[in-house]
Formats: sequence, C-alpha cells, structure tokens
Amino acid sequence: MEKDKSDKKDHILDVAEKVFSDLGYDAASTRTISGEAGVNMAMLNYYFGSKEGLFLAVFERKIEMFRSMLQNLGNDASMNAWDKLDAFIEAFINKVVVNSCFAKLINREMSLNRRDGLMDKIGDILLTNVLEVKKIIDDGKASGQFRQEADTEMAVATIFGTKNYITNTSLVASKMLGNDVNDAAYMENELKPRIKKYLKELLKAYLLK
Amino acid sequence: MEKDKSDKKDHILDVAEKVFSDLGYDAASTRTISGEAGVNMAMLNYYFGSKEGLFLAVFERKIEMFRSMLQNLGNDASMNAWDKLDAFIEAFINKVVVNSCFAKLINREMSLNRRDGLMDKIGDILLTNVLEVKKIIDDGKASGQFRQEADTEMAVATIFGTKNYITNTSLVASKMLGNDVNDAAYMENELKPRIKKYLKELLKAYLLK
DNA sequence: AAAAATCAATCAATCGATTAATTAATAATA
DNA sequence: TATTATTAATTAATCGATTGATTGATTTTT
Repeated sequence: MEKDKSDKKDHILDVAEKVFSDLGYDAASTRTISGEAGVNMAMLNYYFGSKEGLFLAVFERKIEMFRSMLQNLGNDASMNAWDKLDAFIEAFINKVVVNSCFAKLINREMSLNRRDGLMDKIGDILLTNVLEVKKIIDDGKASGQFRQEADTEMAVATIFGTKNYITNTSLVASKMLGNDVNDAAYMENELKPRIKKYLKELLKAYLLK
Repeated sequence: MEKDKSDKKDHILDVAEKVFSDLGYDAASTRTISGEAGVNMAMLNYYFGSKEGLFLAVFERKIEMFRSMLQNLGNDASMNAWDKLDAFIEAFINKVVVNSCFAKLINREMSLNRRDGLMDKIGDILLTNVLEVKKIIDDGKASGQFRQEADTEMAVATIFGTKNYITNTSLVASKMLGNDVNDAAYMENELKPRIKKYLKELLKAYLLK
C-alpha cells in the first residue's frame, strides 16, 4: 500500500537523520540505523540503493524546511533596520535551535572539503539566509540608523557563529554553562531567551549610534 | 637513540595530523597514516597504544602552546581585564586561524554526540581554554571595568563562535565575503586583521562601561 | 648479551552490500 | 467471487573488503 510504504520510508529517514546527526556519517552504520528503525538491514538498500543514497535522501527531505526559514523581512517597509534585525534574531533562534540535531549534521558535513553538488546546493540555501541578514544591516547603515564603521559581514558571522558554537560544541558549552544544552526544557525555558537577549544587546551596543 | 625516536614520533604525529584533518577521525585508517608516514602499521600501537591514543597525542601536542599562552595571561597581574582580553584575541586569531584545518577537525569531532573517553578528554582540554577566557571576563566584571549585566558565557561563545563560523563554513563565508577564506594571502593580510579589529570593537562596545 | 625497535603475518570484529528464499499484496482470470 | 499468477516487500544468511589490534620472529641499538 502506498501510504504505508511512504510512512515506513519516512520513519527510516527520521531514524537515519538522528543517527547520522549523533554519530556522523562514517560512524553511523547501516546496522545501527536499521536496528533503531526496527527494519531489516537490507531494506535500506532496497529503498535507497546505498548508504550514501540514504544520506542524500535525508538531506533533500530537509531542504524545504530550510527554505521555509526565510522571512522576507527585507521587503517590509513598515519596520526600521533594527526592528528587522530584532525580528530575525527572534525567528532564527526559535526555529533553528529546536532542530539543532540536523543543524549540527549540516555544519559538520559542510566543514568537510568534499565539493559535492549537494553541498553546493545546501551552501546556496544557507547563503540565502546569510545575505538576508547582511541586507538588513547594510540597509541600516544606509539609512543612518547603524554606525557606518560597523563591519556588516563580521556581525553576520557573530549571529550565526554564536548560535552554532552553543549547539554544535554541546559538550564544552554544557560544562561552561553548568547545564546540559541538549536538555529540551533548559534550552527552551532558559537558554533560548538568554541567547536572544544577549544577541540583541550585543548588536545594539555595536551597531546603533 | 632518544633523539631519533622523538623525531620519528614527531614525524608520525605530523602525518597523522594531516590525515585526520583531511579525512576525519573515522575515515582516517591506521594503514593510511602508517603508509604515508613510511612506518610499519604496528609502530602506531607500539608508540601510542591505539588509534585513539594517536589522535589524543596529536591533539595534545597541538594545544600545548595554546594552553601555556592562556595560563600566562591569567596570572599576569600587570594587565587589566580588557588588556588581557585584547591580548587573548590577538593571540587567538593569530595562532588558530593559520591551522584552521586541524581546528575544523576538532570542531567536527566535538559536534558528535558519541560519548567515548576520547571526546571527553578533548572536551576537558578545550574547556580549560574556555574557562580561562571566562575568568578574564568575570575578573573584569568583579573589578568594575566591565558591565555587571554583561553575559560572560555568551561573550565567550561569540569569540570562539565567530571565528569558527568563518573558518568552518568556508563555502558560505567565502561567498558572503567575496573572497576565498582558504586563500592564505587574503586570510593573512586582510581577514585576520579584520577579525581582530572587529572582535575588539564588538566586545569593547558590549563589555566596557 | 639484553633491551628496544621494527617487521610481515594474522587475528577477530565490523563494515556495506548482496543473495536466495519466503511472505504479503496486487492483478488477472475464469 | 474464488482461484491463480504476478509483483512487491521482507527476511536470514552470507559475501568480500576493511578495520584496529596483536603476535612472534627478526633486526637494530645499547
């Protein structure tokens, strides 16, 4: 039945996404993935051809979710530059931190120097978000709200980099913060508001005149 | 002869560092490392006990210089908090950006959720560096030079995270900056001074009263 | 001669992938 | 509708290759 087949493939992709994210591509064995998914190992090859095919399928299923993160804040004329940046930080931390598992996977594979077509595709999608923030800051400088001397690209790197550091180096970050950043309740109730508040204060101090 | 033995071990560590950085921990086989180093495979276990021991030896050799620099900063009573932070940023960007290849490897492995003893050990070493910076900022708040409301841990995450973002997501960062961050000349002559200048201005605006 | 270093050979374990046999689901036919 | 033919899905078993590690013999150094 087509419905059940799709459900099963989706379930495999769910499990594969988690195992790949936790262990990395090489350490994530097909036996582990099939075992946790409760299916026979041969089903992975039956559905996806190979381990690499499974990996690509996980990626491509997620691409749409990344695309949906775009805000179109840049075209909103009713907000000034700082309000747009404030809104982006709010949405960015809200959306991306909950799926930090997959975000880690993306960042890890992106840090490898294998120039697949897939990596280029993902790079372009990530770049779209980056350029949107860059545009907001550049517009703020053009309108006179932000300091002319402010370094736009570096500020963008700080927004994405600070979040990545907390979610990607969870072992170190957890010890530094005295709490487990992988703990959902702590992340939701304490860390997320704290990151937002900090990033806004930081950029306000640096960007605003 | 002790001298030759040290040279040979150092040579193995040199090769291992390169192979680990290029392929990642899992994909870097002991046969590849020993082959490129021109030594028998058994020598790796003879010298370093295991593959994990070899990786740890590579890491500890790499971080030794970095650690001593930080400890010296913390115990220097002749500098105030901001001067220490300034000196740290200077040294941090200078030393770590040139070897971004290995830094990428560490970051990649740290982002995995596999809790072997290896990652715990590396996490502890990295934490030592993180806590040194944290101490500098906390001391600055205690002495009244920095704002009491400043978020110490987030500021630490920004320092490490901003640099990591530029070096680790080189594909996206290069497109955003309009230059190849892997190009040594651009990195040395333009990007490194720019990152230093930016981080100092950013933290000055956020931390200082 | 004693100790340390190095080697080829091999170990058991695990990897991704494939096979052949079996079951379940669908289509065709009478 | 009942039975059969066909296809799809699933399984256990196993393939060859590769992994990290170890052995015992051999060479080199002390």
